Amino acid sequence: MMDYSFVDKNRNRVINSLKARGDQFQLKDIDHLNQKRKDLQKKHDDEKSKLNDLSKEIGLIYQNKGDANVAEKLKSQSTALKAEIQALAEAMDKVHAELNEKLLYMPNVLHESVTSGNSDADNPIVRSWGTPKDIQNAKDHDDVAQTLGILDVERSAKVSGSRFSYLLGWGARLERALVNFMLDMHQKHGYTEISSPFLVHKNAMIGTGQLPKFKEDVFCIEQPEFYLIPTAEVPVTNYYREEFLQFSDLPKKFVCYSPCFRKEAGSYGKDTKGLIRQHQFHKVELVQFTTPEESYQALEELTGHAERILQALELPYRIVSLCSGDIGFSSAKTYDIEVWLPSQKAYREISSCSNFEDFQARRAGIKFKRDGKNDFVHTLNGSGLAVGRTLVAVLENYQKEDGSVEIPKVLQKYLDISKLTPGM
RNA sequence: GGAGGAUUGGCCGAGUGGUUGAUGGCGGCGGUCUUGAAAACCGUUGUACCUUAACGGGUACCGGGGGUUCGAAUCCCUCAUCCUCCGCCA
Repeated sequence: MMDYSFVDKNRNRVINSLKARGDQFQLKDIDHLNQKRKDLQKKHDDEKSKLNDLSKEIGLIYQNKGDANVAEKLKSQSTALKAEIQALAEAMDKVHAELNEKLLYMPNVLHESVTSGNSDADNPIVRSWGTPKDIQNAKDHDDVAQTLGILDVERSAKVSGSRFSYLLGWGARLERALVNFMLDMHQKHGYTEISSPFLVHKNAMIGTGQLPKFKEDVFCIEQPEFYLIPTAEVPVTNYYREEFLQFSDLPKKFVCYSPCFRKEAGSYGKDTKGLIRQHQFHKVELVQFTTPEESYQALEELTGHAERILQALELPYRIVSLCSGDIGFSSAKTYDIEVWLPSQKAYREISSCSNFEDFQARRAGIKFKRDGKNDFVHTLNGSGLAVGRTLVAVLENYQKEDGSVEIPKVLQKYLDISKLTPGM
């Protein structure tokens, strides 16, 4: 969590950032709790020190075969003191827990380059790549896939309900080809491939910031309690939780392919057709652990690594920088990559690349040593890319009038075909 | 799921109630010696919080939580993880 000392030291930045986000977090609540905690701890520590001295004294009397009566007297003093200490400890723990619980709801401090705005409409466009093709009567990916017979959302509705899907035959193979292509490419970018757990403990979800604030968005199973990962960011970032890394080991870069599970609560009626918004989708995720000095350069690089996938697939896209009103709770700065979808004549999010600075590292306890000093690492992640949405973009951008779909060149060696045609 | 064994500082490994944050070794850092390096020798070497202008002082931490006791790494309970054997399973 944002620890109190950080808030105290960066008070002006924190206040400005909360204001820009439009966040209702109240600093005076934590100020009050922290003062209370300090006072209680001081008292507790002083009393405990007295008790420790008494115990030592008693020990010495026994060792030196001293006066047992004196020892007994000291013992009863200790017993009285102990009750006091117990009460202080309980009060202190309670206040501390309250403070920490509150701090978990405090969003990250925004980077100075984040522009102010209220919604995604205010996100500045950073750059664009490629020229959208003018496709006459472009069909949406759902139609394209149905025509090819590679997507079945009727049977998934029967089995799992809405927002699930089956991919069949070449559809399933195309998805797998995309995954392999992405993993291979990021391997070349210097990321270590990692295969992670898909069920995690609550603490891991707190570490990366999904909990406690966004409980409604994630799937939870009880007995035993587990959370289904909404992104591989969770198991991969938490890989180093409560650890010290060596300065010489940084940066650490991981790429992880995983399913992602999201409730998509509050998005009823949005993107109901096809593969755009699913309860379960697949994603290749990039995660980096860096020093504080390097994290913004790393964000540019990581975003570039995600872009290279779209460039290789020859899919037009643009980059937007999320404004203060649109950026996520845990992030200090985020670039969204949006791919062109001919059927919608619009750019749609396909990747989100963020620098969390030390926000997640503080929550998860990930530090590094440099010259004998300890500091929190910076964590970053970005989709490289969302596989389902990439499939959507390929189907839509490579569709032909006869209902066939060309296979992007870089995927052909993974599939041994150059074209998908209806009925094949 | 059942039965045993284990969990100590960066690593290895002592330590079964009393000034123990914890013997020793390795590693790391600093120094002596050396033209330099190695070896040898000497010293040093955890984290978090409170307090102090600072030097420093205090509290907590020996897998997690709870208990017994004036006092717990050490005794008791409980949970977790790992290892071995059995069962089951991909």
